[in-house]
Amino acid sequence: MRYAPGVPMALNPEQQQAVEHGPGPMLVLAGAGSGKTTVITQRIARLIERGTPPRAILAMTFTNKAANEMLERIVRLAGHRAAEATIGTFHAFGLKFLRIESKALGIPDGRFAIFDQADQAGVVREILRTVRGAADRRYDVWAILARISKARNEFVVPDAYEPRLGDEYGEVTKIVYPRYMKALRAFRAFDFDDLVCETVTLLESRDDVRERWQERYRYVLVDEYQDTNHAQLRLVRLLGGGHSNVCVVGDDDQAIYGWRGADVANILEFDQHFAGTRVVKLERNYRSCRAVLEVANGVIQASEGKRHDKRLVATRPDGQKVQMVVGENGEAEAQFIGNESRRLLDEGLKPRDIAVLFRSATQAEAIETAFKGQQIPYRLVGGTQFYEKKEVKDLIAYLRAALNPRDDISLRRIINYPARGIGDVAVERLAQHALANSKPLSWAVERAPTIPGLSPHAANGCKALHAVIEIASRRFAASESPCSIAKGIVSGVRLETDIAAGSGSNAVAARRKGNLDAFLAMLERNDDKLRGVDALGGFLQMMTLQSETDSDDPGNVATLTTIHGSKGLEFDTVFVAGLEEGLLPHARTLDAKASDVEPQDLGEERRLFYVAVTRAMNRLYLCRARTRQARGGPKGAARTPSRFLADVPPEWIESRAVTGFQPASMKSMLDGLAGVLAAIEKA
DNA sequence: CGTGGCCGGCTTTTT
DNA sequence: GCCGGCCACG
Repeated sequence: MRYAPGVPMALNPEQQQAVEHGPGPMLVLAGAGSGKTTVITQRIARLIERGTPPRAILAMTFTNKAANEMLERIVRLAGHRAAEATIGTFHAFGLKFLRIESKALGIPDGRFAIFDQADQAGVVREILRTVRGAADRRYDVWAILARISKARNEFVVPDAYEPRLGDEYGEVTKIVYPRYMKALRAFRAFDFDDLVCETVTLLESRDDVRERWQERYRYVLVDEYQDTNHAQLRLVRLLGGGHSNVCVVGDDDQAIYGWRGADVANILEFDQHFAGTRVVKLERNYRSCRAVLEVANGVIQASEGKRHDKRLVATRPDGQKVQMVVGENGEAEAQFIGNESRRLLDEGLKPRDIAVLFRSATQAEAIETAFKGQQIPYRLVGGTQFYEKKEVKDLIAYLRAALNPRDDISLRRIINYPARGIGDVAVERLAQHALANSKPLSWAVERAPTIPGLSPHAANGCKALHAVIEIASRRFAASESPCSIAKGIVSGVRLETDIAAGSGSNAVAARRKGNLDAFLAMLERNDDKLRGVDALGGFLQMMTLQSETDSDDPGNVATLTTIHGSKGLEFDTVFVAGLEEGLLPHARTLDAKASDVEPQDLGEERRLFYVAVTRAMNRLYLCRARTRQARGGPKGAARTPSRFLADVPPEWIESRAVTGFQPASMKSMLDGLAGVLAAIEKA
């Protein structure tokens, strides 16, 4: 017996308590599938019904998808004016806040860029080039960025940063961190961490600002609270500090973002941060049949770390036993998932009821092949985001450069793309010249002909680049159609010609051009809304925080996603792929590299498995391969089953082995037959 | 000095 | 199978 999302159902007593709770702090410990979203949305609706103005409500989530869904459901429950509530991710809230308060930050017009990871990496790379002795050592910029991010979220300022003893990357970080912060400010850019940390800093340092925002938001709600980090905790405390009407919802068993600085202690010790907290536990599971639930309970009860004591209670029938499937190799595993899905679809299951979950995005490819083979429509969540695709980022870099003359990183990205004769030496010279005059790179590009030592060839290139950007910039200022301006850039620099030439195959070129067109189409759809520098700038800021899959309705298709990406979702049928040591738990967790920030947490891997299992409503398949070709390794390397499978209660399990069968290839057919024979012999 | 071709290492997870 | 870095050529 399941409730349809958004349709009021009879609440159980605990849910009722959480929904009806009045002022004062509350912690809702909501087990997987216990109706958490229902509670949070109904609670907001109830607050509005009782007279709280929607604009006095702030609800923060971790993903845009969760935010969108929450908004949709609240509007359905409480009517259209509910849309005035502030509902979004922590980062989206930070962006909104910083735009409004930008005057206090010294950016009166609110024009700043948001740097994603690729941009951040660019900044660090650039800094490393100038650090003596670092240029030749090929440092992993991600490792440095991870350390900077960790320090910042704990509010360790550059001067106070002290690396752990023997942490070589920490030593480099000590040098890079202060320069990184200076560079961001010089570029008028904020990174993801800034959106939260700068918000906190401003709220802490300015009493008037803090009071204003505290006054505005009389109720603060946080979803997935177990995944908050220190900075986010500070933000919640600041905003809720005045009235303590803070309601957080979460499940410590589903804490899977420790690697990003999330601290489970936040949810374990919530009542220490907010005195007089009421705790409500939701342990009745409405999602999964009992077989799935028993497996989930077995897995999570075996965990060793500290956790809130709770156990999911089944409300649904036993259902079908959980299928434990061993493929002869990775292809066989993927083919099984494809074949079984096809069988279920033929029995009447809808594609959207199926999800395949894996630890790492690299596992998706094999599954994609199998689904294509079975003609099953699917969407791949995660992996490279739309706006991160090179061709899209290139065009965005042109737009950003035209909007923000101080955005050196965007300018560097396109300064010689497509090639226009400005090589590394010329770029260095331009950068030196700009630095010597304390001006941004664009200033040097503009006056290239006057810069000594710059070849006429390079100066010519600068002239061409400057012309394109200047035209775009003027047209933006004149509020012309952003889509036509973007198209002007594309043709002005012959981007499509370069895409055609630079892609290995026609298929790749077509795909890239398709992405570019999709971006232009997106601009066109919003053309009138995006006219003018501020509107387009705001759009680009938001877009950096969005992923492709947040907005589009996927339609009736199966879902392939990482386990991280599956959090908060549910599916009738779930395949978990790659349940092997090295994949889940991931090898990186088993033996850490020198570049890792801190020792990895096996408990988090277990919780990942738990999250994966609890996505399933009716059918769950736990899949692995007996052998698998590791990256560049030997073909038939034997694999060890994931240690977590040992905690799965056997009475709820049914096992089977499968071999690959590819009619297309004689060899694999023979291999498959051999496997079948071997299996028969064994039995 | 710039470009294009070739080689090697690789993102675990995401706002 | 892809991006960033290195080398030889124009």
